[in-house]
Amino acid sequence: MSETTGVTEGTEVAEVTKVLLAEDQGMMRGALALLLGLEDDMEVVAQVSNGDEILPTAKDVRPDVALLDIELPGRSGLDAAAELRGALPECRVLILTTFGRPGYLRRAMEAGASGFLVKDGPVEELAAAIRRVLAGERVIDPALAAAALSAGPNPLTQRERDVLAAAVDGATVADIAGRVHLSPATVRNYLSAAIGKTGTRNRMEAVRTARQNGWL
Amino acid sequence: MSETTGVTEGTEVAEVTKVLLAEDQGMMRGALALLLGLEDDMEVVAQVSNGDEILPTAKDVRPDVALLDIELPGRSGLDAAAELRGALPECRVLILTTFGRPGYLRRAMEAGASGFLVKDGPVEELAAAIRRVLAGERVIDPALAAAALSAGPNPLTQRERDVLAAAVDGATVADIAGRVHLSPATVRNYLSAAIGKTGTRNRMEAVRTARQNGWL
DNA sequence: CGGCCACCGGTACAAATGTCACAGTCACCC
DNA sequence: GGGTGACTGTGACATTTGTACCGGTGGCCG
Repeated sequence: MSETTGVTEGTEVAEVTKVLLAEDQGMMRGALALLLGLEDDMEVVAQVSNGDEILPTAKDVRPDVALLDIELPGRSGLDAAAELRGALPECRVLILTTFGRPGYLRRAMEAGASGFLVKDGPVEELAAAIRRVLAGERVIDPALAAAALSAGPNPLTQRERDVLAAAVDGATVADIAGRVHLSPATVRNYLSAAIGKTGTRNRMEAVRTARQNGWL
Repeated sequence: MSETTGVTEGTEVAEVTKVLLAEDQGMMRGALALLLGLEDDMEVVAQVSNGDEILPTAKDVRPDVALLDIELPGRSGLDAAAELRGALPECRVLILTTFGRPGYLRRAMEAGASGFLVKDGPVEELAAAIRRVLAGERVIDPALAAAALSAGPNPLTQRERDVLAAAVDGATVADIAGRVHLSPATVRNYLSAAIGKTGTRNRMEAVRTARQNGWL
């Protein structure tokens, strides 16, 4: 528990940057934590696997950087990022995700994230990105940024997103209507609108391209 | 190259176990490699990100253990495992996958894998599993094994799988027919059969449960 | 050989899906 | 106050999808 690891003097140590790690896949989480622990100027002070735990534990441990996955059980890393910016403005947020979806990047920036990393790319990038973010820089893959700009903003309305999200698993119109508390006819209208806006031919294609762009 | 690491006598040296690592996600691959490198009785002698590279590089470096992801660009880790068993019988195969699908486990065992790990669960499990596999043990999560047994074998025929796989992205019957070179009527028959066998209500639900069980 | 099953196709029908036109409410902004 | 757009709903219509039943081929096995 007690942490006097070799440091004998120096009133305030404050050399290591404290990192909070939010990632649901156990092996990935463990490996990243171990990897960051090897850097002698960093320390993983908290690991969570659920999006709902991010804010509470962050308030507790007061990290310098929060490394957040997007797809998490509980609330998404993007939502957590926005909350975190409000509650701990001095804490930098670095999004780490599997998919470089344009809409994700856009939402991450709107949520006040300082950086956006994809899980491809070499591991060395990670520690480097943390240091750059800490120095006040923004870390974004240029190619991804271009894609996000060219893709434009999310064309779907709130309801269209809701309905489309409820259709992902192959639910029927009646199912969706039940889940979203709407009339089946209205559901079909929204689906038709979403299909039109995405330029696709049926709801599953619409779901697919909406997903690909990070619009859900 | 030469390996006389402290051992003075003993005709066979063979202290470090050589590991081949196949994983498409760069950060995960790098982190795992680094992690295994920390173990002083292991060495990652090759890393590949494409399923097609597994067999050639394995023939080249002759690893003691191959750690294979299933979902890879190129051929799947399961297919590669089967080939590997044929070409290098002395090389143990350990499957490492995101999803603990019953059908995956079954196919892994049929392909001659010695172990099956999911990417949840702690990192310590990994090195431990490699050692156990090397000792001749089989490494399988008991709960997963039970699920695989209770789920039973894949009920879908080859053609049903083909057609269902061609339907994953929301393709129409005509699209599928084109891809698989079949009559639209035949495609609908196969789809109907797949829907019936999976106990679902439409093609997307059928795709979903077939995926979940590792039947694709 | 006869049975079984995978494979391939056709037809006809019922249900679900996608499209379109229309209509009302509400909020927001010029 | 009028315009705009999101939201909610209806009804009619064409298309697609899912089901049922039919037929034929070929391979494998008892």
